[in-house]
Amino acid sequence: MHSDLVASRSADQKGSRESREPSRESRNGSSPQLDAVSLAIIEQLQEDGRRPYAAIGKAVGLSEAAVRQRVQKLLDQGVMQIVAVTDPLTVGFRRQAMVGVNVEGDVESVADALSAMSECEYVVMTAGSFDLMVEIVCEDDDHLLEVINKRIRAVPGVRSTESFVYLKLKKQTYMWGTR
Amino acid sequence: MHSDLVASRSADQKGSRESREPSRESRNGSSPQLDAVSLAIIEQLQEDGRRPYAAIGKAVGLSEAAVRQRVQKLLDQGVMQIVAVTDPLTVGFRRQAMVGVNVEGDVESVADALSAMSECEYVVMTAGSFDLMVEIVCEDDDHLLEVINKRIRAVPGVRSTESFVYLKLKKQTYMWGTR
DNA sequence: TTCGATCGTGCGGAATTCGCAGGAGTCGAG
DNA sequence: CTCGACTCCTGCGAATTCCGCACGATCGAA
Repeated sequence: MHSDLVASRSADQKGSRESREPSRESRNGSSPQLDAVSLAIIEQLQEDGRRPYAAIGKAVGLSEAAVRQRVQKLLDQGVMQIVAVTDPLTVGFRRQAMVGVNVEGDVESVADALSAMSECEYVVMTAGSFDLMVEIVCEDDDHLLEVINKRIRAVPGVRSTESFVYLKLKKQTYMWGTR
Repeated sequence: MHSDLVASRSADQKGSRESREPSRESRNGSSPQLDAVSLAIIEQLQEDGRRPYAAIGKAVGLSEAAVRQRVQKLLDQGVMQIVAVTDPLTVGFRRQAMVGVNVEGDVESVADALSAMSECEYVVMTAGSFDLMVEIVCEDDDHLLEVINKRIRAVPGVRSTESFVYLKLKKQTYMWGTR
């Protein structure tokens, strides 16, 4: 699938660049919007964030310098970031939970308050029976209890919460943009 | 804070290594269990996954080669991985949702089935009013609708679902293990 | 056409990564 | 205590990679 894109792309190199199929990448005005090559680069870096630029270049049909410039731009634009991710359990965080929150008043300000808490790994505003969903990472039960009952519920505007303690993490990928 | 750790650690270097406080990091069958230095290394790589080993070594008080060996081991052990993570919106996924699932029968087999779907980014078994929580990443509303109503509900054992469509992502970090 | 902006290439020099040998400390068995 | 196996760190060339820069090509707008 992607090999097609890459192949056609490298064949284009001397011809008219991006001559055809702007179909995917043009009809969207909002975000920077990436082309097939950048997508392929991201894909490479999702397999190994430290892969050398030259190797990526070989895979996507670009020179080392071109890959480097593209990666730098993607980083600067905030489209992607290259980071180490860990398994919370092996790093000493043994309790995780998803918390649904109902808010009265300004939802966004509550979201900001929760975002400021280091235990809140993930904060998202939602439509549905919760206004906010928050993922919490804690060291143990006491810690979790304190965060939910003392800290979150103390935030002005929080009407109620419902907790879902994690029993087992079955899947967790970082493969956005590679399908 | 960390300078303390690093300082005491490097002072140890010639003395009895790990002489005290083997409480956390010594014998442990289940998880590899990391010491303070590995934690510091991870912290460095969470800021920038491509940071040179020499720079990390300077920050944590180890030689370049030692950092390299530790990083390689952490990677091999699966304690961490260095990857590119992207903002779903800029990569063309404009609809996300958290879905709570209630199951009759074996929860784990349902979790496995959901994990097999590429649209399910995150699958976790929980305690509470949902048996499973699933994060879904889709291209548009049609795609989301299809995944929830056609695919997820079609899995044997799924009794009911409740969806929370994402309105706005407020926070998303990858800073596990750095607090 | 011409200017300006964007994007890719090639090329040295600096920096980094890599593999390996050697030294020091720990632990358990004899 | 002494030996041997292990683990972990260090130092050092050599290969590789990263980086900045100048130049050429394409494209849109004036």
